[in-house]
Amino acid sequence: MNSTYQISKPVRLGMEVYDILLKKLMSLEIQPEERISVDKLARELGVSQTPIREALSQLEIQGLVLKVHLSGYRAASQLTRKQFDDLCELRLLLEPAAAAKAATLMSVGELDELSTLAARMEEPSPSDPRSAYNAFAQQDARFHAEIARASQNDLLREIVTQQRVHLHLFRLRFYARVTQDAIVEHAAILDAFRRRDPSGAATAMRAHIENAHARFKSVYED
Amino acid sequence: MNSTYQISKPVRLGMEVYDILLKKLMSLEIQPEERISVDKLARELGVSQTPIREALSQLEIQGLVLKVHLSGYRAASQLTRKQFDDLCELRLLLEPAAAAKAATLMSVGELDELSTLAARMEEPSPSDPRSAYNAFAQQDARFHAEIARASQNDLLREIVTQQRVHLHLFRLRFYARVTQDAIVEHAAILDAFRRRDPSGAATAMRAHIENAHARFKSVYED
DNA sequence: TCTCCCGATTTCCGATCCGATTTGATATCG
DNA sequence: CGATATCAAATCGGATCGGAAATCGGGAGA
Repeated sequence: MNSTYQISKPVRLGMEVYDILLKKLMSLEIQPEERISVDKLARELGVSQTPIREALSQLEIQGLVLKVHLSGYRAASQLTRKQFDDLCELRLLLEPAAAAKAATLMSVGELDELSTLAARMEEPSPSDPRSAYNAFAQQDARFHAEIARASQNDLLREIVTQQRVHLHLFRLRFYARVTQDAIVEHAAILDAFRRRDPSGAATAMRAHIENAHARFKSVYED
Repeated sequence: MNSTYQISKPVRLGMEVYDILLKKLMSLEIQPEERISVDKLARELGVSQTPIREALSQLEIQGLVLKVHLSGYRAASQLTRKQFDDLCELRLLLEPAAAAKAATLMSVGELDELSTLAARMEEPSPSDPRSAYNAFAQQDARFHAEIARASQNDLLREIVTQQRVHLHLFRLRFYARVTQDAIVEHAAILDAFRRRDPSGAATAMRAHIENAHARFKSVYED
């Protein structure tokens, strides 16, 4: 009834904990394989164990933490070579198709938004490589998420954004090299969108993913 | 130390509840949109609320139940036309590719197993259409799951099997029509596997999915 | 007859508690 | 000295409890 005053909405403590943990995991504040104690976290955050469990239960299904019965939770380990390849293969099945659909379905406004995102990624980055990567990663995630959304297939969008989290954690190890290459490849995708060229968009997206794959292949060869 | 006697392993009550709820949802014992009360279930199953919450939390992420804050859980509603189309589109991206990989990677043993599954689906079904569909659905799910597994991409397999649950719930409305058509299409897929023909397998899988889509399209037109 | 309001009941969310099991460090033995 | 047994502390899974919000039903008023 009252539009000016905020109605005090009850918070979902479990969700808050989820967000906090997700940030900690994404920023490596909680390292891979690190043990995560439920009651330690409960004391730390000043809440009871119940919402902690709820959050961890959700993170487990997303593959970000691993539960061992009667032993506790651990942050997931880094992607193995096999898992990384599987992820790339999956992306090659989904994202080029999403890009192709997006090329025809995307509105002018969405295209503008995407262009803005790409432009922002070209801006000179802070000298600190860590925060430079953080800025990049956030834009990059949105870039891909927007394309997935423009495909107008909600299921596709969900899966793409979901899997991207793992990719982020993987890249976090090598944030120095990633940014520059991605920028020119994003430009190619945008060009295809501007031309309303589905197969061109798919091809550009495919190249983008395959290059990313190739860039990190060396990592596993030692 | 003792290999003959089973070591009494502590059970994960939460998992048990999860399995029970999954069965109830898949068999429509819990109907779409039906409210699911945590402490009612707790009394019913003779356990506390804690494992119930854990199970429901997992089901929520799989999209099988829906949580409204401070209001409770509800079984998910039937797929809308849009969601159904999205699901089909996703399957067309994933399963033909999985079939193509499977055609080259599948071992002879796995191929035999798949043939057995397909053969079992051709057996005369019980006269009761309901249990006939149940038998069919179980084999059908395994058929697709085995193909996804043979693709040797764990991520792909997970997503395919995951999404299949929703398809099952959808089809449950119309179990009469489904079975017969699927059998001959499965045979076509198997033929391609026997010929070790990736693109043939992909094509057959694609046709299978598109036919399934077409068969149910009429449902939404009234 | 329909709508609105109000109270009782249901039910959820989060907190706390407890028995059972793992973990890890120390002590003991070969 | 290394491996195994032992024991204490940490921690999990599940049970129980209390406050708060939503739902449901009945009754009053238009």
